Amino acid sequence: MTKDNHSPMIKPSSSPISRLAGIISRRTGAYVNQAFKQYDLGGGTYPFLLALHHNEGMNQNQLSHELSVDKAMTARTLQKLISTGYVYRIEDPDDSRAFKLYLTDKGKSIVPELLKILVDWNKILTQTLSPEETQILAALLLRVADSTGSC
Amino acid sequence: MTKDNHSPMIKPSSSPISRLAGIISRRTGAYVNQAFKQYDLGGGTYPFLLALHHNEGMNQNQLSHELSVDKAMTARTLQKLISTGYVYRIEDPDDSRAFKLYLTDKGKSIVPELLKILVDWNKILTQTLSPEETQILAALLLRVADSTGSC
DNA sequence: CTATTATCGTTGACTAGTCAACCATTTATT
DNA sequence: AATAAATGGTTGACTAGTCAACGATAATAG
Repeated sequence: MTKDNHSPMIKPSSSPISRLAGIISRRTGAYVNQAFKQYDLGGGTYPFLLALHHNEGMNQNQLSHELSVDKAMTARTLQKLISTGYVYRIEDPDDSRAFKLYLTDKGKSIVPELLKILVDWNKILTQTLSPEETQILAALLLRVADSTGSC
Repeated sequence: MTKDNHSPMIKPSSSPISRLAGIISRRTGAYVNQAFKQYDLGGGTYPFLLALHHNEGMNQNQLSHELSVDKAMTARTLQKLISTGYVYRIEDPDDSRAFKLYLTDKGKSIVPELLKILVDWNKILTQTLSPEETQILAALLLRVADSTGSC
């Protein structure tokens, strides 16, 4: 054991919902990032790839909403995805400001692998939860996330 | 309405636990960051201040564990907190590598205000949840966060 | 008692994400 | 038709966070 990490048991005392959400989010990032090293892209790109997968032709603003991410992030992530050949875009014939976004064949080909990584991670996340608990958690989280939308 | 934002309603289709956690975490950051502008520090510093508040004298590694944050982050956040006068540190007499960390009077004085900000935010987060649901959510999240600790 | 290994903290280089300002184009107002 | 306002996308500057490498000191093993 050459690592510096102790077991990162989380103290219940310091556990408001937002802090736990942060911890889960960061650990997800670490895991996904690790798993994505084999493709030449960071873990932050997968939501974009998946969103495009079942909604091809959307533009960057729609994508930003779908993912609840700033459009600046979308612009930069897309630059990377385009330059690495996973996505291409064409000018929207109905609006010359906008672009329609599509997965390339390369992009399509990795979708199943991305999904597998996410399913694996989800199993880790929910390993101590029953299916019903998992469902309850997801539903409650969704309500919480939605209730921050108005401001 | 000069703003670019549509109401960011979250699609249930795209809502695994980790993604919702990310959304909540980011919106928390935005809110807290906003609320903290009046003090000369970013929203990312409050967990450190609160952890020190009810556990003075801890060192940076302990703090990192407590908060589930990389020690590099801790080092840099502490630099800022020390240079802005919210925290000070003294060499640990039992271990000359380590420092014991303490809130200054300035640091102590803002703790109640920080807590108020967090309570307010928590109200927003849980506004659509009953107290029981809130408790269930926190408990489930804690279990999920813990189950990512082993790897 | 010396050599190895672990620990505390710092730094550099990187990813993810935000906000604000901007340009160009589109839509709405009058 | 002309002006005003909204929208799509880009960029710059910033915060939060990670990982890897390092120098010191401390603890452990031979």
